[in-house]
Amino acid sequence: MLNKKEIEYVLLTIGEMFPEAECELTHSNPFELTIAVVLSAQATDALVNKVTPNLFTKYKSPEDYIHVPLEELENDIKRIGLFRSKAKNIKKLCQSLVEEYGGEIPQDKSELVKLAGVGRKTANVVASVAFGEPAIAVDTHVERVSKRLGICRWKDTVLEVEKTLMRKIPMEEWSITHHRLIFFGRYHCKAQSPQCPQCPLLELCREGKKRMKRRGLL
DNA sequence: CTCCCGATAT
DNA sequence: ATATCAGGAG
Repeated sequence: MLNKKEIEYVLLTIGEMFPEAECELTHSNPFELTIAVVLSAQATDALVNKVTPNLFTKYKSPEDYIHVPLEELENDIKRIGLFRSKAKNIKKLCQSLVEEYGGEIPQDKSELVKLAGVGRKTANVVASVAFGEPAIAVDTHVERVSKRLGICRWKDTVLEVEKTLMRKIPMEEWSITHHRLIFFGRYHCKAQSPQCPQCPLLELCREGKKRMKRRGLL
């Protein structure tokens, strides 16, 4: 496990690598962002961004999703994976928005997670990106990077990872750091081919060194 | 825990 | 061919 100074060094370094890290899901309001994040489960942002322009042109409001047959919505998002459950969730989500939230996305995380298809991670993204609340959404990248670097333990659940990050990172930096961790994971510390040989954090990364030795590079 | 699932990288 | 992708519901 990294100590306090090492964690500070990690935050500084990824800050230099990805100073402008931000949400890469294209959206122009909280409602579109919520739909995009629901769609992004087990799919790349790039793919979601290919589908949403047409989707957001056709569906402007929760009512638009409610008034279309399920099969038609499924077809509109088919290119993204898990399309049947996502289509069903989006229709339920929009139903709740109209019936219980006046057609608007709620700002409170405890309300967000009540929406169909919205779990803790999605709620954190919406609260943080759409409403500027401090939050750390632990997705596949944040989890992998945190475990590889030794910010948390390998056996930690995603909830434990989130708590650890909130404890070790100043609250004012939660949102930007969260996005930098994602960029670091997405473009550098990648799942399949991590760029260990050219990583500025290799010296303090146990997993990185282990990988390098395994390949005879260290 | 399993299931959902097409697109893309390796 | 297989692993992975801004996970969540049952």
